[in-house]
Amino acid sequence: MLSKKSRYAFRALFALAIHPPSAPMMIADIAEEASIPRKFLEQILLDLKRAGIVASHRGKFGGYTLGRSPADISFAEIIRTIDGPLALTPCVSATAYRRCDDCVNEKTCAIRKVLLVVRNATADILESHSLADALGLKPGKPRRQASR
Amino acid sequence: MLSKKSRYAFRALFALAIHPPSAPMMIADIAEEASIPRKFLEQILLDLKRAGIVASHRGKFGGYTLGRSPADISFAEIIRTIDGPLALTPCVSATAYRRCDDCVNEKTCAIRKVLLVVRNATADILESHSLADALGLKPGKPRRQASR
DNA sequence: TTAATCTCTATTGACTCTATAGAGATTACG
DNA sequence: CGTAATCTCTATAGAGTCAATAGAGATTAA
Repeated sequence: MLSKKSRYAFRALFALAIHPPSAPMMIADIAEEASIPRKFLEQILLDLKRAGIVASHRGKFGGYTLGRSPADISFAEIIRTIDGPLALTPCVSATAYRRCDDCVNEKTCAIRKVLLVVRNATADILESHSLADALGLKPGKPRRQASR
Repeated sequence: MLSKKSRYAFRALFALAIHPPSAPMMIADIAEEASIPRKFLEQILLDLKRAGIVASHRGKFGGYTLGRSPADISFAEIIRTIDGPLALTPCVSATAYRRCDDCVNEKTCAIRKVLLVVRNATADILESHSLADALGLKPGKPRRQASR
């Protein structure tokens, strides 16, 4: 299951992606627009910031902007940042591999074989969908942060 | 993440599938063979029994057997029985559909569109892999299911 | 200097996960 | 019948996670 926190993150990012990039967007405005408890949203935005998905500016007239073009922010990255690895077990995770504690033989594990296929299919899909795709934005954005 | 309970369920079912079907297998033996805490395994087997995946016989010389041919028990069913729906949100679940509490418009939800693709891919994979596949069993002793 | 804003850490209540406990129901068999 | 062996059911406990809230701290523009 996707956590509520991840769903909030998506909604917050949608709001940011739609917002005119000329000025940053304040936490309070994102919270209201996306119906997210404000203090909870603060934590989410911090997580997204540490991952480079959003950028912030402090002080008066501060706020948040996307850290990159919406076309460069994938569903996979958002979910990984908030909820952790996509894989159903650590032993099939590409980004957070870990041996299962009680695994007898990873090479022959019948569960692992199938879960690896699932992980790859999931990652393929989530990595190939970006914020821009989801919102039907034009792909023609400059590489760097939105000009104008 | 797959719960530990689900992984125990797989291991227990593997043990049952390999066990000679002439006699039922006792909880204690399954627990030892698959390294599962015995009392925890009892609960798991009850869940699997209620789902028809295993069958039990009580009293002296009782025990558990598979409820169907290993070829008729899919990974998807095992995971659904123990951990619940495969989908990442209730709104894309085929077996346990529910509207998201705070969804504004399900038809246009950009998150949902992608998660639906993920769910379908996941379900396809998990439904197409059976216990028999996983263990490399011959489709030898079909109870009812014809071979291909 | 001040007001506005993001940043950080702690805390809380509800819930879930893993595991254990023990009494109850059923069965085979002498 | 009586008994031992087995599955069945429900309760409980401890650790951890999730969602949300709180408040003090740091930074910035004017």
